[in-house]
Formats: sequence, C-alpha cells, structure tokens
Amino acid sequence: MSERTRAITIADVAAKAGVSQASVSRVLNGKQSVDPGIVRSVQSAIAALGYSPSVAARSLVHGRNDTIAMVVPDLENPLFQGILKGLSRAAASDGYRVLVADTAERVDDEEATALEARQRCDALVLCAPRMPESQLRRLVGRVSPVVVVNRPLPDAAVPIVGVDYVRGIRDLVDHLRELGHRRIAYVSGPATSASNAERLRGVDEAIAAHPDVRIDVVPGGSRLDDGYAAAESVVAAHVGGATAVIAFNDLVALGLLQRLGELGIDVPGELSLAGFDDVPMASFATPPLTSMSVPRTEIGAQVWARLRTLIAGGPIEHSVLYRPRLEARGSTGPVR
Amino acid sequence: MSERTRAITIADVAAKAGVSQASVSRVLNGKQSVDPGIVRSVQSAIAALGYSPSVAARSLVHGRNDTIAMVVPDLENPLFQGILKGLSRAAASDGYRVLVADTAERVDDEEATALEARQRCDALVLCAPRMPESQLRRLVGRVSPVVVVNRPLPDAAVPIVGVDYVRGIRDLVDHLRELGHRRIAYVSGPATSASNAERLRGVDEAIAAHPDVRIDVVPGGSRLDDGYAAAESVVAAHVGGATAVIAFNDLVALGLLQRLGELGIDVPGELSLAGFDDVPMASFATPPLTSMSVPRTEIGAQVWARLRTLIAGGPIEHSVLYRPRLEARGSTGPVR
DNA sequence: CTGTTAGCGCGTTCAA
DNA sequence: TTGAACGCGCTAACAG
Repeated sequence: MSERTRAITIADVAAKAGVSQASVSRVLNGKQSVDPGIVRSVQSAIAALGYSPSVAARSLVHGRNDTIAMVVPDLENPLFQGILKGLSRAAASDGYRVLVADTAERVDDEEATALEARQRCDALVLCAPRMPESQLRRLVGRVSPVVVVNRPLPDAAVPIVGVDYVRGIRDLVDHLRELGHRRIAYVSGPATSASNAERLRGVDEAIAAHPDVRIDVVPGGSRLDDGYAAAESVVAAHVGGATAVIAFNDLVALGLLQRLGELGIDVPGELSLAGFDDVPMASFATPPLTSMSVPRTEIGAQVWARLRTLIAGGPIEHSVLYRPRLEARGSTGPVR
Repeated sequence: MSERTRAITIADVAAKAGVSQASVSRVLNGKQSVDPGIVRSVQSAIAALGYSPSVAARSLVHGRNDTIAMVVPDLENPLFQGILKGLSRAAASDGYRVLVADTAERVDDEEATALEARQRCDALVLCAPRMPESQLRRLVGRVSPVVVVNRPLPDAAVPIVGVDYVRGIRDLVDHLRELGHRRIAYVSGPATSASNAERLRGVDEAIAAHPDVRIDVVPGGSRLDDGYAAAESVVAAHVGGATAVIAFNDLVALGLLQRLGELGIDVPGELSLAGFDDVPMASFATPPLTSMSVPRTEIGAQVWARLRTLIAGGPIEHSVLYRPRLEARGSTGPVR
C-alpha cells in the first residue's frame, strides 16, 4: 500500500515558508517577536504540511520531557488509584504526563524499576515503597527530584506526603472506646507495608493512653480475600472477649464483613467493625462501614505541587501528613 | 551546596576508557564484536563514572522511546484499572512503559489528549473512547499504531479488543428467564458509552428472542451513587411488575442494592438483581451479586499483544471479543 | 527582527 | 576490529 513516509521536520516547514528554521522555531515557541508576515506564512506552512514538532528532539535539547513517573506496588489498590488519578490530573494541568510503573509487590524489583523509570522521566513519585529503609534512603538520593508517598523517612532530603495512620488509629480506637468497647482486635496488613507499621504504632499508643483497653493483633492482609480469610482469627478473638474489630483497610474490612455474615455473626450487634481509607464502597456496604477517610486525590495533587517545585529548582517543601477523618457509620455500635 | 553537575555522557566514558565513542556504543549495545580488552575497560569506566545512556538521545536516533499511552475516560473505573494493570505488566515484560492520560470524561478533550499522548509515545491505546464514531474513525488513522478497547468500529483498520456485551446481556436475560422472570428492568449506563449501547442491543435481541419477556429501560449511570439514585425508578418498575433488574455494571448494581436494602426491598426475595463486570467486590456483597465476568487484565494483555505486533510493523491482527461468563450468585433467585 | 552556526547525546555509516 | 565524521530534529547564541 502506501509508502512508509518519514515524518516532516522543521526544515520542511522552513523551506515551504521560505524562512529559516530558527524563525519557525520562534513562531512555534512564541519567543521574541517575529514579523507578522513570517508568522502567518509559517503557520500556514505548518497547517499545510500537518507538521508537529518532535518530542524527542525537544527532550534532547531541553534535557527534560515533561513526564513524571509513579512507582507503585499494586495498581489494584483503591488508595493508589485515587492518588494516581489526583496526580495525573494535577500534573496534566501543568502540561505534564504520568508514567505508571507497577512493581506487582515484588520488593526486589522496586529499585531497578524506579531507576529505570527515572531515566525516562523528569521526576519520580515513590508510592508506598516496600524496600528496606537504608536502601530507600540511598535510592532517593539517586533519583531526585522525587517525592515519597506513604512511607516515613525521618530527616531525609525528600518531601513526603502521607497519612497520619498513628493518629487515625488512635482516633478510631477512641471512637470505639466511647461506644464502650474495651477489647478490640486489629487485623493487620502486609508485613512489608510501612503504613501497617504506623497503624501498629497507633495501636500501641492507644493501649498506652487507655490502660483499660486491650487490643489483640491478628494476621490479615490488604485485599478482600485476606479479610475473608481472617474471619477465623477474628472469631477466635471475639470468643476471647473482643467486641470490636479494626481492619487494616476497607477492603479487608469488607471481606471480613462478608464472612462474618456467613458465619451468622451480627455486625454491629455482636461485633463492631471498622476499616480504613473510606473507599467509595464503604458507605454502600451492609451495614455501612465505619472508616477513616483519607483524601486520595488530594494527596495526588499535593504530591504534584511538591514535585513541581522541585523540578523548577525550588526548595524541598515541607512534608505533610493528612489526618484521617472518622466516618462513623452503621458497622460500629455500642457494646452491649 | 554541591554544584549542579551536568550528566556524564558517552564521551566521558570514551575518554576515561581511552577509546572512541563508537566503541563504547558497541559495548553498550553488544553490536559487532569488540576486543575483550576494550570491553573490560569500557565497562569499568562506565561503573566508575556511574554512567547511564540518555534516553532522549536514543529516542531521537531511533525514532521511538519504548513507551505507549493509554487514554481512558476515568481512571476510577475498576474495569479500566484492570485493563491498565494487565497492559502495564504485559508491556513491561517487553521493556515498554505505559503513560496514562485520563480525560475525566470530557469528550471534547479526548481527541487532543490522544494526539498529544501519541506524540510522546510509540503507540496508543484508546480505551472506551466516547467521541462520535466519525471523529474516532478519523482519529485512529492519525495515531496509528493504535488499538481500540471496548468500542466497536466496523471495518476500521484497527485491532479492537472488547467484550461481547450483546451476548453477555442475552446470557444474563436467559439466566433470569430460567428463574422464571418475565418482567425485567435494565438500569442503563452513560449515554456516551458505546458499551451501554451494546447492552441495549442485547436487551432488544433478548426481547425479540423471547416474546414473553419484557424489559423496561430506566436511566442510571456508571458509579455507585448512580445506582443508589436509580432506586426510585427501579422501585417504580418493580411496582409495575418487574421482578428482576439488570444494572449497567457492578458499581451501579451495588449502589442499587444498598438503596433497596434501605427501602426494605428484599433481594432476591422480591427482586432479583444482577450486575456486569464481576468486580472483586461483587462476590463480597450481601447477598453476593450475580454478575457477568469480564477478564480485565487478560484484555490488557491482549491489547499489548496486538500493539506489539503493530509496532514491529506487523499486520493488523484480528479483533477479539470476550464472551462474558455468568457468575450466578445469591442476588438472583427464582421468581415467586 | 532574521539567518547562520553550533551543539544536545547517541547510533551508524565508512575507511582504515 | 576500530575511530572519525555525520545526522537524528530542534533550540539557543551570535551576528548581521
């Protein structure tokens, strides 16, 4: 059929318009002032030829390509999806695009993936990195500009945007305590998750603050089926006296809720249940799930704000920690 | 603090190794045969300098950058997330990365977004484009190589990967009919969604095939709250005689399920309810939601397979339509 | 205000 | 096998 035709270049436009490449470039970028006549002839030449500049050539000259990368352990996590959406839209408003790199929870691939992604982009977002702290500290130094999400890294020269899980758990425990609960079970998240470690700190602090409260930790995970599978341990804790359960996140809570229903355990009658993240589905569960709300897309926007500053050569802006907001719903009730 | 240091280039490596740039390039790309001694000195120079090649320069020379873009109406849709995940992982295994471009359901921005994304990448995936067919036909010609997802485009020179919604709806109606239902309500999706149009065709075909079945269409949407809001219309249809409901997708079904519960309508006792897509949450609802399963990540992988062929200069491979699989669960039951 | 020139960093001829 | 030289497409500096 048709010949594989080479793309048209700025030289073609210049020739057709009868001017120099520099003039075409000026018209293209609106630099300096150009003779209105030239502008018109260049513009019509561009239109006639259907020319569009080579992004690659521009990148080579400028040393940047207006693209950032987000490295994430699992694209299926609603929290990360929300952050990606917020980041993508915020960056787009400044003419930047977002590359996604899903490490599929393979901790060993994280560093290589991050380095490779950074090669292609002007900056990086490391979302809930699972790698050891020492490795992460080394890495952030190599991939700057970079912003870290949901992973504490004290005194590191990196802006961090995250969620105050410690505070969130404490607030949640307070809520349950006010309802009369004194024995609580916490269904934990992935061992590699830093935010799970933070939640556990929240658990410890809550216990310290309220000597009358006891919290047992049972193994869980991060997905629906993890919650479903955790039901057995939760029931054991319930038999042992627990009257309320806090799940690592809403997915775990919803999976657990389902299984508890199958087992004939009334929520919140016999057992109160709360999740974390306040995913859209939370308020649509039966009963509606009490959760700690986290501003997912807002986090993405804040990440972009910090990254943009860094890209522009600005300072490392202050880290920010969002305080989760309690959304008390039907799944938690007074102890009886 | 430290000087803003210019990145090291292949010339630096060549100098340090005492060879020509060409030799370094050869070692880097494993082309031709190079003297083992040179190889070693180059490699140690690379290691010593911490050199890594410029992606931009490579892109300029090769005319490609091993990146593809996926344009999607809404990143929050579980179906698109699954496709993105499958696409991203499949492409990654071939050394390609994925750029995401979320149009936020702004139909008017779709074309510009697609063109801009294509500039930066070697190929494009148009996921459920909302634009008019004529515009889409024109567009696909301009952004080739491209694969279209979930949008029929008869006789177009583009591989299409999609879901047989017509057949899916028919199978779902058959399921309900076997349970004794004769009056059904369909809660429709977004007006701009081509897959909704396909579902409506399925509805029509089902009616034609089963003269004893009547299906009423009520307005809906694509998200949880759309389903919640559609409850009123559904109840009206129920009062009018409908004993079963098919929702545009699982999100709508789940939102509807919630509201029906609040209204004291028993599912499936009074009203059977089915969704579409079989999102992870479907089987965890109360009652578990009957749905039509769609292989989300598999679709992403198939998209990549076709795109890869196209990028390699291969032929336009056959389009493929996945037949949804019925997952009959507790939300649908015999009419009584 | 305009054109000419010199790179940006790399791959790839073409001789040697 | 190796190195020198050119070109990918564009922007920025410098003259004119």
